[in-house]
Amino acid sequence: MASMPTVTDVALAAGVSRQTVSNVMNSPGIVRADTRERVQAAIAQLGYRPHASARRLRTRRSSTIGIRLDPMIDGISGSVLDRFLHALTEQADKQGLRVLLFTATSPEDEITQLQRLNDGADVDGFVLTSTFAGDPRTKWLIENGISFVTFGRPWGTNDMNDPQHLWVDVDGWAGLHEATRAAQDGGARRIGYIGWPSPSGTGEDRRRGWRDAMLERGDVTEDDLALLEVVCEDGVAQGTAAMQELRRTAGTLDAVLCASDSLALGAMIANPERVPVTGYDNTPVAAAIGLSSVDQSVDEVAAGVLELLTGEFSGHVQGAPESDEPRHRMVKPRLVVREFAAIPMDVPGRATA
Amino acid sequence: MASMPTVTDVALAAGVSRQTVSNVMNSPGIVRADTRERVQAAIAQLGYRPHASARRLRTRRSSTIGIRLDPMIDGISGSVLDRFLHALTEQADKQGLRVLLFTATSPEDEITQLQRLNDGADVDGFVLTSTFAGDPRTKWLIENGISFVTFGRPWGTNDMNDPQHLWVDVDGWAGLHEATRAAQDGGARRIGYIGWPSPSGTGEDRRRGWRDAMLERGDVTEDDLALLEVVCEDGVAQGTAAMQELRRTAGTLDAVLCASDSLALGAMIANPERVPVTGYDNTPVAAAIGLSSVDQSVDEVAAGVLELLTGEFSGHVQGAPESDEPRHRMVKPRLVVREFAAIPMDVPGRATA
DNA sequence: AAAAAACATTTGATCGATCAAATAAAATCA
DNA sequence: TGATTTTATTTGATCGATCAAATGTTTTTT
Repeated sequence: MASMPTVTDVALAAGVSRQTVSNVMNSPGIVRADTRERVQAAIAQLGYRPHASARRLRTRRSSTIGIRLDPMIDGISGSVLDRFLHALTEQADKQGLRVLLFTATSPEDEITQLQRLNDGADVDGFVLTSTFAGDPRTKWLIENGISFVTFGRPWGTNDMNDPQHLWVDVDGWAGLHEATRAAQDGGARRIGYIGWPSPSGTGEDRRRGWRDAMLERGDVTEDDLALLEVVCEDGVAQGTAAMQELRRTAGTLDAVLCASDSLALGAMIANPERVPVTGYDNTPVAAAIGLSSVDQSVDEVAAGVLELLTGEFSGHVQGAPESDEPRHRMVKPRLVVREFAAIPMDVPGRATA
Repeated sequence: MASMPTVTDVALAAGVSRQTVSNVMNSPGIVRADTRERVQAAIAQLGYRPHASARRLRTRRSSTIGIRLDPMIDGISGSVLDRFLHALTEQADKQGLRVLLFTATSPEDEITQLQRLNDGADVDGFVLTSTFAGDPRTKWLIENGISFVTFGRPWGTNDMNDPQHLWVDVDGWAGLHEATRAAQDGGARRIGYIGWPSPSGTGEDRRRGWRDAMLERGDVTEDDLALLEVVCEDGVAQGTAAMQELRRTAGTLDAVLCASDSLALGAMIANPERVPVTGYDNTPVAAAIGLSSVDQSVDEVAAGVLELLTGEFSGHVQGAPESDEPRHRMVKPRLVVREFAAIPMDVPGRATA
């Protein structure tokens, strides 16, 4: 296999100069139409492909974004990040961007990695996931003037409309609000909620979606609402325990909403009356079991992240021009309703004869 | 922020030439100890980081491996590939290799992507997953002399010991054999198996592990064995149906092994007698539910892939020197035994009072 | 002690592309 | 028509590192 042709080879074949070839690829507008066609023909004929590293060396940009691959802490919910990663890779590809992975063992280690990739001109910017209040990574990136966008709003100090950095997030409030409404429209009055303990920005956001929808409708009193809510850490076993408690405290239960699919799966297990359970994240498990779930629309999140990273702010807030362009994207999740009966709960009493 | 220092800056600071700095980084052995230390001190002091693209342009290698991110077809089992991806990224990092992602919509499209990344000198080689018999990708890569290793042995035509390409795989036979032995050692005699229909190299491999272990022990006859086996497509619902059938045909059942965690989860649902069920892949779901499962040791697979990719064959078989070095790695999975009782199967009859 | 060999370091060229500035060609104006 | 602007294309320099070969040092050999 002969070595790859270069711009010079193409230029020679098309009877033009190197730079014209370069222009055809980068600013086709300034090249006369007939010249352009001639060059494009030569490119096609020789099978020319630009050498990515050479271009990066000269332009000082890599057309690559870095993202940390999390060590699946919670395996079930972790799949949201995987889906996001897939969507991001796919859409980045369409814009000529590449996605480079890295791993880290701690936020501090992650900063070391960020620095390494940035200094080595390996990436133009980063996408941060699983951010938390007082995250040292965002602080470091801002201080060093590096482009980045987070998947997850800055919980805590910042005003949402004047953030220190660009972000995209999913509106958990709207998701739970919609799920509650859907249950109510289906005739449910007493709708329970299994959520996470404080402090959890995400958890509180989702919880309020349920709470607000319940109070708006006015089917239950505030006091009653307290009995319809159980708080526990995330996990299947925890969900089962929470469901058992809910059935004890709540009295009648027409439906149950959960802050995650893990909890929902757990709740399902202690659910002999087949009370409709709705989860969050629309993970494969929910699909397999036939649980309704709130889907995070990772495609829209990925699109938003790329827009902010390559758009007007190009990944920065500091030093960016005055602009009315919003500095974040709030993505509305969508409720996926499933037929609950999909899971044949076989029990001793009715075991196959 | 001042622009990054270059080799020349370091050379100036250390009072040596560019090349010596380069040598300190790439062949430290040929630099005298005291010079080396002086250079290293300058590197540390200036915070020098080599410019990855410049290096790649000159050396004509990218220190990057490409891997396609699959569009999670089967969400549950898909997590094995995610874990593999994580392990690969982590270990590649330690060797100074980066992992670049890409997506594709079909094997043909994937070939286009492979070509693009290879021609653009973006990657040195590829890791292929989810290979199948007659895979056009392996054919294309071999024809074009591009480095690659597959996760998955070449099912079908090739002799395992004289393959056309390098591969790493997990020994499904050994996994099921061990799982069967473990059940037998626990006193089980009649051990059922829920597997996949032919033709499936992987499925047949696992099935034989169970079959061989059963016959070796001689607790059941060949005829009996046929009654202990059910075949169905992968999926939770399918697993449930298969379990119901197994309970009908098998008579007594001391344990059930499944070809996947999806099937195992399904089997669990139709399992009022709490017959021990073992899955395959050790997915988060298995962990959450408390199922025993065969773990694919993705760390070892990742290590094997990198060894083959960077080792003696450097990702090629064709044109490689005669060598006794094995051209594949067969990784032994390990059985993860879990307490079955972890899942509180609440049923109407014994619902909380 | 001079010659040869081994080791250590430096210099100039190069990888493939794009930038910035210079030149050539075409279009517009006086 | 000749001067001026606009548009199209080319040339030389450069990004930051490593290669190949040359030069300078030290060690070994005879």
